[in-house]
Amino acid sequence: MITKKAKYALKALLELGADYDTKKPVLISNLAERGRIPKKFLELILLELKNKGILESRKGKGGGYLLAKPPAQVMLGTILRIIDGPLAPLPCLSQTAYRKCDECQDETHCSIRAVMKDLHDYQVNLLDNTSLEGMLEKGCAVAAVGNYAI
Amino acid sequence: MITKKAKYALKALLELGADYDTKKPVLISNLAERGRIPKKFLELILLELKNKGILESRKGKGGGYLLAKPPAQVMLGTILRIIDGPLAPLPCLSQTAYRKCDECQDETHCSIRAVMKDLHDYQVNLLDNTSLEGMLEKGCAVAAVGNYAI
DNA sequence: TATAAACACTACTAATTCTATAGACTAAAT
DNA sequence: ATTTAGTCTATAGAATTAGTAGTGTTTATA
Repeated sequence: MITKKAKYALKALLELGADYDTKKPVLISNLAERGRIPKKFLELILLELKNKGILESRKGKGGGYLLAKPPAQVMLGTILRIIDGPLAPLPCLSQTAYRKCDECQDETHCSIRAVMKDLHDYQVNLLDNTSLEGMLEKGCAVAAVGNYAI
Repeated sequence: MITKKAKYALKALLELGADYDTKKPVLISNLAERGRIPKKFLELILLELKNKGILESRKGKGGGYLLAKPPAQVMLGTILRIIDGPLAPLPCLSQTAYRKCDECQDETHCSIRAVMKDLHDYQVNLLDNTSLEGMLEKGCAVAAVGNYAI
């Protein structure tokens, strides 16, 4: 399961992706309301995404958040790694955060690892090739549903 | 990431799978030692697997645990669901434990759900079609590695 | 240049899950 | 009887999750 935090992040990013062309910052309160996300919690999430270079922000009146890059260049995998940590089902499979499994002796012959590697490869390939734009194209902007009615 | 508990369960089951033909029960202590698993923790895990019908046990001298079914009929997906819960990355994708996402209005148009469904389908298909036997065939018995040398 | 609007940052907390450990109990074999 | 081995319940520390609170800092603009 992905965390609620990650889902909140994605919802907010999809909203920002949909608004990208306007080049205008969107208020946290706005994103929180549209996505039904606790505002204070969302603040933390957006701040983290900003510090990781995904978002830009402007303070003061007329401020808010915007995507730092076009939605086609923001990958789902990147976001999930930032918010939920490594994608790998086993530490010994992670490329971004490799760690030997505590009790494992021989990685190359581990049959658990073999199956999980199959899974992981598919997963990484999918998530690192799916952009916010791609998501916005199929299915409408998730977050928008329910606010702008049927 | 799968939990340590799940990895412990799989290691023990793979050992039991490898020993299946002997029809002789294997001691918890034995499994614990071979897999470098805390014994008391493993007890709980095996008990749970027994209560779910995956294992059989015998008490008293000459007792221990054995697979309740041939290794070819014990699926990885089944084990992971028992130990770690639903496989689905989103509650609204789980077939065994469906739950509407808290803030979601329209599942059918949710673009997060759409990507995750792709992932989930692949995952379920892989894990529900991989048996202990299948795992034992490729890669040697994981757990055995390191105990029976090279 | 005051002031209001927004984000930035730190700290705290409640609840849950993960990873165990302890100890008493029960059943089977000899 | 006694030993062997699984069964079951309770407890506990650490980590993670999902927030909340409150103060600080920056910017626009009246």
